[in-house]
Amino acid sequence: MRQIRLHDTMSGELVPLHPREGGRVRIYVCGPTVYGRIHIGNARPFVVFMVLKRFLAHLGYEVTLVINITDINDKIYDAAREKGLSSVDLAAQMKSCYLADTDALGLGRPDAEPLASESMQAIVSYIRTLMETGHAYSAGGDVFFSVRSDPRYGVLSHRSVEEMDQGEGIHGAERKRDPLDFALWKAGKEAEDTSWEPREYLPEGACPEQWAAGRPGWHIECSAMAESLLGVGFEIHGGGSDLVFPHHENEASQTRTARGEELAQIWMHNGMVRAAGEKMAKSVGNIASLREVLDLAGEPGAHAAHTVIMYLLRGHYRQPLAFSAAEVLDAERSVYRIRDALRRVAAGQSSPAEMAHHRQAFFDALAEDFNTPKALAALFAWVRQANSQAQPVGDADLREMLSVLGMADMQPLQAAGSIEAIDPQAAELLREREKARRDRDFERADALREQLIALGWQVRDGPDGAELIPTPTEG
RNA sequence: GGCGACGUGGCGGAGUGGCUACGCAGCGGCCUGCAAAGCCGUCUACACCGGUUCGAUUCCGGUCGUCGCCUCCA
Repeated sequence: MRQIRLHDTMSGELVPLHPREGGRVRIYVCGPTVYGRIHIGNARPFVVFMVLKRFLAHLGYEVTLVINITDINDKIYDAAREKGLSSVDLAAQMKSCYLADTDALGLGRPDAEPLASESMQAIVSYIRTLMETGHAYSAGGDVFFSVRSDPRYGVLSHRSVEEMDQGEGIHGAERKRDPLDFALWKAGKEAEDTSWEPREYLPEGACPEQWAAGRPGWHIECSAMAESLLGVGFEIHGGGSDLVFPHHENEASQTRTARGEELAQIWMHNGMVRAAGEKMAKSVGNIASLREVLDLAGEPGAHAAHTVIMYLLRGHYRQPLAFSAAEVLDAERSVYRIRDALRRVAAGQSSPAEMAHHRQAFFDALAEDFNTPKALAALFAWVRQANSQAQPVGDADLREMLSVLGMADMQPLQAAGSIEAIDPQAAELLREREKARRDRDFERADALREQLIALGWQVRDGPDGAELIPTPTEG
C-alpha cells in the first residue's frame, strides 16, 4: 500500500502512517462544544478529517473516524442561562444545528459521534482508575489530575512543567495540590441544571466519599470516549492547533498515566481560520457561521458545499487560512472552472495516457502530509490539459479525484433541467435573440444578451446554437 | 516574558539549492458577428541585512514584522 506521511505534533516531524492492525486506521478528532452554531473555523477540522478519511479509504485502508460532540460544558451552562433554556435543551438544539450544518457539506457523517452526556460510565471509570493509580485525587467534591505525577507531561506541546505559567484556574484553585493540576470532575454548582452521581457508575463502595455529584471536566471526556470506541494507541488524533495545549496535552497525559501507553501514534493539528488577520473566534467576535458561508457560496446544494470544501482545502491544513466573503467567491469561481471542464469530458477511462501523471501527482501530494493545495494544482493541471485536447477526454481520472475530495456529485456547468421549466422568461429571451441573430440584427441580439445576463444567465454561442449557463455569484 | 509558527507576484496559496505551482483578478493574442467559455502568452514574487555556495526565494546567523498557544477556544 502507498506510503503515507503525516506531520506529528509530538515529534514535530513527518512520520509514516503504520496502522497497527493490517489496513485499519483509527482516527479521533475533537469536535465542537454545542453552545452555538459552528463557524467556518470549526468546520475546518470536520472537512479536513472527513476528506482525509476518504483519501485513506480510497487507498484501501479501513478507516474508522470518531468526532465527538461536547454537550456538557461551562459555556453551555452560560449560554443556556442567557437564553432562558435548560442546558440539556440548548445542547440538543445546537447539536441538531451542527448535524444539519455539516450534513449540508455532503461529506457524510463520521463513523461515531459520541456525546459526553452518554459516555458517563467510561468517564467515571477512567477517573476512578486515575485515582487508584495515584494520578488523581478528590478534594472538596472535585477530582483533580496530578500533573506532576506524569514525568512526560508537556511532550506534546513541547513545554516543560518548570517553565509553565503558574496560572491559577478560576474554579477550585484553592483545593488543588498544585496550580498546574486540572479538574477531571467538577462538583455540581447552584447555577448548573445537570449533574451526575459518580457512585451510580461504580461498583458498591468504590466511590470515594469526597467525590460529589457533578460533571466531568473537558479533557477526560475525550480520553474516555476515544478509548472506549477506538482503544488505546490508535493511529491518528486530530483537532485544531489551539487545542494542543492544554486540551490534548491533558488528554495524552491522562491516558499515558492511566494505561501506560500513548493515546495516539500521530497527533495532527489544523491551523486556524483567520478573519482580518486574526483567529476566528466567538470571543473575538469575527465569526462567520458555516451556515452563512454556505449561503454566500452560491447555488444552494452540492455547488455551495463544493465551494466551501474547495475554500477550506485550498490551503494546507496546517497553515492558517484567510477568510473573507471574497475568498469564498474566489473558491466558487474555481469550482465553476471544474464544472465547466466537466461539460467537455466524456464518460470513460482518461486518455491520452500522458494525463495520468496529473492523477499521480494528485495522490502523491495527498500522501505527503495531506497537501490538498498541491493536489488541487494537479487537478487543475489535469483540467487544463483536458480542455486543450481536440477530442473529449475520458472523465475517470477527474471523477476519481473529485470523489476523494468529497465532490463526487459535482455536475457539469449547465442549467439544471430545461431552461423552459426553470426560467421561461429567459427561454423566451433566448429564442428572440436566436431569431435576431439569424436576422443578423446584432444590436438587438446583444441587447437581449444583456437582459439575460441581468437575469443571471451567461450566453454561450456554439456550433449547436446558443446555450444558457448560470453565472457565478457576483463579488 | 516563555514556547511555537510564519513573512511568496493585485488577492488567496503551494513549493524548490539552478527547471511554469495552482486558483481568482488584470493585460495581450487565438477563436467569435461581438461576446462568453476555452487555449496560448503576460504582468518589478519570494520582508530586510549578512554568510555558506559556481549558484539561494529555498541552507545558516541577525534585524524588523505578523500570528498562535501559555485562560474557554476547531
